[in-house]
Amino acid sequence: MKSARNTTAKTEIQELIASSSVALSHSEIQKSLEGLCDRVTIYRVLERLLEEGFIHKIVNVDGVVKYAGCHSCSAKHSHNHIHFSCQKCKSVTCLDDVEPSFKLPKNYKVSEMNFTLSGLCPQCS
Amino acid sequence: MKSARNTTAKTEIQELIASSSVALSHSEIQKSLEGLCDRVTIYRVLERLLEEGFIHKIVNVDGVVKYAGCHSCSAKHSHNHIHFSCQKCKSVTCLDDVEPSFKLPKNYKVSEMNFTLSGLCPQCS
DNA sequence: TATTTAATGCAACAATGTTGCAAAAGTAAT
DNA sequence: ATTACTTTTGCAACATTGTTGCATTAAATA
Ligand SMILES: [Mn+2]
Ligand SMILES: [Mn+2]
Ligand SMILES: [Zn+2]
Ligand SMILES: [Zn+2]
Repeated sequence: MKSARNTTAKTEIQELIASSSVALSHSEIQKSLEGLCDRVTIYRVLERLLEEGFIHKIVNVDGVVKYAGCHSCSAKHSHNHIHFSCQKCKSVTCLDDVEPSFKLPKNYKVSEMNFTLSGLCPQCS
Repeated sequence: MKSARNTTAKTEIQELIASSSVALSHSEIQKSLEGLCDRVTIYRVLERLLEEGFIHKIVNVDGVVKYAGCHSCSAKHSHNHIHFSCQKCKSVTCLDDVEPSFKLPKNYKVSEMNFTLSGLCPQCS
C-alpha cells in the first residue's frame, strides 16, 4: 500500500493548474514555477495528478500536450467534452458543457474520446 | 513559380499511404521504405504531400502523428470526419462517413476539427 | 527523534522533428 | 544528348519532449 505525500512541488503544480482558466503545457508550468523543482519532477508530479484524478491530459491538434483540472469526474475520468484550441493566442480551453453526438458503425467499441476544435476563441475573434 | 518534381521517394510514399487502409506514422513509413531515402526526406515529402492536398495529418490521442490519404477533399482540406484509434492493434482508421454534431457557445469561430475515438476496432473486439 | 519509503535531482538516454548547406537529380530548352 | 536551371536530397548538427536508473532528500508515522 503506497501512500501519497504532499510535497511543495505537487502542491504548487496542482494549484497552478486548478487556478488556470486554460490548459497548461509542461513548459508553461516549468516557467511559472521558476526553478522550484526539476523538469523531471514536473513530469512525475503530472503523472501522479493524472492517476489521482485531479487533472486530465489533452493532446492538441498541433501535438502539444496540455493539462487541465478535472471538474465533473470523481473516481474514474470521464471526459466526453470538447476542447477548443485558439490558433491566435494558443490557448486550449475545456468546454465542459459541450458534448458531441455521432453515429458509429457497428463493432467499434469506444472507451475514450478526444475532441478538439481549432479556430478563434471569444477573446481573439 | 515553383514546379513540383516527381521523385522516387515522393512516388513511393504517396503510393504507400494511398494503398494503406490505416493511417501511417513516419516511423512506419520509414520501415516500409527500407532505406530508400533519408529520414529527413520522408518528413519533407510528407510536408509536400500535405500542402498538395494528397494526404492529411492525424495527431492521435497518444501523441503519435499519422498520415492518411485524402478522399473527399479537392482544393481545400475538409476533414470533419472521426478517426478511430484501436488500443490493441494501434491502428488509426479514418471513418470518413461519420460526422459528429455539437452545439458550441457563441463567439467561437471554428476552422478545423480533430475528433478521435479510442477503443477496440472491429478486428480486435 | 528514529524509521520507513515516497519523492526528488541529476545525468544519461531515446524519440521525434527542424535547419543549413553542399551534392544530386528532375525538367525543359538547346 | 547536352546544358542550364531549380527542386529535392543526404548528412550533420541541433532542439524539444519525454523516459529511466540511482543515489540522496524529505514526508509521514510511530
Ligand atoms: Mn478538458
Ligand atoms: Mn482522416
Ligand atoms: Zn485566442
Ligand atoms: Zn485493432
